[in-house]
Amino acid sequence: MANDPPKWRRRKTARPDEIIGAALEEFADKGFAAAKLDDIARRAGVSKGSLYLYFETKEDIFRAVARAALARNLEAVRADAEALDGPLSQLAPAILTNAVKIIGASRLPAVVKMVIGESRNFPDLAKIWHDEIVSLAIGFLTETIALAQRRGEVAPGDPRLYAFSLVGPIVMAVLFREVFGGVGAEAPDLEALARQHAHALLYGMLNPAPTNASDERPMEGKR
Amino acid sequence: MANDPPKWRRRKTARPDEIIGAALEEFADKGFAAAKLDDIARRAGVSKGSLYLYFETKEDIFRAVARAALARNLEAVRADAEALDGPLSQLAPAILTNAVKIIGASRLPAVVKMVIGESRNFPDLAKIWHDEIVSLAIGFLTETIALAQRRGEVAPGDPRLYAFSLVGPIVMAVLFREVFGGVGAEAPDLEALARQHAHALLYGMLNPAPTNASDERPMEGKR
Amino acid sequence: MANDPPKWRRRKTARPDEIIGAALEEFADKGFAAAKLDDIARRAGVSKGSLYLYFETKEDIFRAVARAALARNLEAVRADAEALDGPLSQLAPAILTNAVKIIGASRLPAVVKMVIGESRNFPDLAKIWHDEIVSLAIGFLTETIALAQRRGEVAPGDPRLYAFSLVGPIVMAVLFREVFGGVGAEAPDLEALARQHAHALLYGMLNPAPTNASDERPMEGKR
Amino acid sequence: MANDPPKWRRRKTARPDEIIGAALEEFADKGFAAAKLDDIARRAGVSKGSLYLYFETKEDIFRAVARAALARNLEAVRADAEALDGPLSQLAPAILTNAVKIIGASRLPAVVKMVIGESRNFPDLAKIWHDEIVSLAIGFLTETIALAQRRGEVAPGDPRLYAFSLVGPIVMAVLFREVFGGVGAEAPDLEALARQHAHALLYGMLNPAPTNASDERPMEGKR
DNA sequence: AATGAATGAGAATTCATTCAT
DNA sequence: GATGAATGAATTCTCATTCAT
Repeated sequence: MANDPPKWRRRKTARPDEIIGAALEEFADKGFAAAKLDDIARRAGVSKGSLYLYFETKEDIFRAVARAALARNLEAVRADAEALDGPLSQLAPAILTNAVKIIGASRLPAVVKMVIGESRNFPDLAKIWHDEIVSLAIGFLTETIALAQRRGEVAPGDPRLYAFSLVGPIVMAVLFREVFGGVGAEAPDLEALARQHAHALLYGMLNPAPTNASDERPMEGKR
Repeated sequence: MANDPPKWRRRKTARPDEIIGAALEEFADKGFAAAKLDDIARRAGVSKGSLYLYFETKEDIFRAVARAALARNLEAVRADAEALDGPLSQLAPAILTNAVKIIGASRLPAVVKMVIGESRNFPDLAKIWHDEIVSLAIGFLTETIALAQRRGEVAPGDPRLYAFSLVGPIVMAVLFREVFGGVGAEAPDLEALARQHAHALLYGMLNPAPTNASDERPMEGKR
Repeated sequence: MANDPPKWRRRKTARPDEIIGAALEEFADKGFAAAKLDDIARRAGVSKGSLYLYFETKEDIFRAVARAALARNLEAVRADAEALDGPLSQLAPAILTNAVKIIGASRLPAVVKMVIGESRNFPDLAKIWHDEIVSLAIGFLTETIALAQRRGEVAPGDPRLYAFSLVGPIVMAVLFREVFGGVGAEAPDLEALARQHAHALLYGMLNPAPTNASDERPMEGKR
Repeated sequence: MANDPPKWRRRKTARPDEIIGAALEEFADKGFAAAKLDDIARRAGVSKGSLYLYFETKEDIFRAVARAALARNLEAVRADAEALDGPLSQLAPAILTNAVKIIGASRLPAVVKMVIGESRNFPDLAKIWHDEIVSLAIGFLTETIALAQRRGEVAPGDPRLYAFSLVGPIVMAVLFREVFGGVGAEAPDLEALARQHAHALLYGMLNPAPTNASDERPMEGKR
């Protein structure tokens, strides 16, 4: 892809992507309404009028940005996820760690922030994001957990809620960084969180207390 | 004449709250930029000009809304939280369940969505929210967990990350409902999630299967 | 007038004048459009609504201010002017010096500035000012000069233009002070100007030059 | 296609001047505050939005108008003035006559009126006008007169006050025409005034009547 | 008479979108 | 395709005026 005939007309093909990239930054920074087409054009290195050669409206650009972020990351995540196999005790940490690595390096959090903020104004986008990302991801996790339950690995409980249990802290931390990163807040280290949370959720954050045998996990006695 | 019960008298005192209420709805619905002062005024039952008797600018109204949501819920949550005592195994479910009850019934999620979306445009608000809510809440949990650790209840690990582990799924679910509620997504039941998540995180979601001992608790020894 | 029954109901009568005084300051400072009724009311120590007990509109207040300045100063100037008598060589310095004393101590220059600035928007005011002040004053001077001409005191020439010659520098200096007083300009001393100008205009600012007999005042040769 | 004489092509260069011209008329007519951007745009033959392609704010347009009037006339007046030479008896009439010709044909009086009316609201403009026009012009005259004094042509006295004596009547007459021209006042003929005033100020408006010697030149001896 | 909360018409300013070149 | 000057609808904010008390 980066190898094709390198000179001959690359510009024209690249333009929309450059615009989307520039728009992502502006939208992420200012939000949909406050981002100015002028700035997007300037950042993309094209004229304001040229935007309209590739997109119909400002909303259109926004949609393209949201979809692009989706497309770029979907592959990676799904590939990773489906390649994995084995007991949940190994899958869960692996999934979280991988996800955190991919997400942490991408602009996905910024786009998530955008989608959250504008969900009411772009119901179609919200729907796409739900149907093609969130629902899929949660569905995949739910399935995986349900499977592990059937294998007897996982304690009884709603597997979909378990899925929220698993990824919620990551989602929260990612948003925390995105929202409060600019005001001097100390964002948690994503990878450390992924590791510790996976372990805690799998095995419990409590120490096995021998004397608490009555109402809590009976026995364990290692410590 | 000055004594009769005045039919509907000017309500200099009540007005600001009515305006804030109306503004909350509009902002939550449309976002800051897309909300029109005209609509806020109409919804509040006052004229556009009257808005400016109580607030300097549109931004001011936004700030007031964010602060009001904060003020209203802060009491309740803090009171509940600090009233509780006991082992973390009892505290954690109680805290989550209470929080979910209060938050689920309030407009806080809508305000959170707003703050997320506009954090870059209102750094002062982001800072206030961080300093006066998020940081406080996480700090309180972190302290509580660290205390439990010192009592030997909780396994080793960063107590702040544990705090994220504890509330992350709730935050995510609340946002999920707020963002995708309008597009036909089935939002998880908050109370069920609170219950199941608290239990899973405390005791682990894995079954303590003797046969799985080999591969499932590999790091246990290190800690 | 200031001696009448001093306590009993003075407020009500004084109000309009207090308002006019306050309005004068505001109008002089900001101009008609930029002056706010709120500020006028505050400065006058009454409520905004009360302004409408005494005046119909903002324009009305403006008119009242312009007329009041007129009324207050007209007496003084006319009295002085008509009391004087004698040759123009004595009249002219006396008139200028008196005028300068009265005007310099009054707010008249500020009102003149107002009237100049708003003449197009208040043609009726411009007309009143012209008919009742400017035209009268110039007419009086013109008459006085014409009389002196008929007595042989004054060289041939249009007496109305002589009137402009006489008062123009004073008018200019008064405006200079009003307009540039705020930007660190050194305004000329009005009384000194009145004295020197009267003398120069009456007797000429040139030294009589003996050698220049052809076109200039013959004789003087001091230097 | 790109070669044909373009019918009316965009005139990025000409536009600002067209706008300034239109704005001058509106501002001169209505004053700063009462002039509407809508009207300026309409008069300039552009849309309201286009104004903002060339100027930041309404104030900016005002400043540009004031500066333009200044720039246009400054050359002419200064060129004339500095080209002249000779005894003050010849200079003074020449300067006044020239100035009156240039000013009478220009829109300068209208701009002067504006600057007078808005001096408090635009201190920067007032300062510029003072520093770059009024102060310069008066300074030039003062210098010229002082020079003539040193040559023995002019009687003792403050040369700066003499400068006011010289131009004051012109300034007053110009303003008179500007302010009262619309209300049927008969404005003095500027050129006639320039001629007569120059002569009167130079040689005195009094007849050198031998019989009047006693009371008419009382201070002569002192100087 | 007096107040000041409430009003709403009006103005400046912004910015997505168009279109002649 | 590309440009950027031009547009004008839309929005915030101001302030003279009204009116219930």
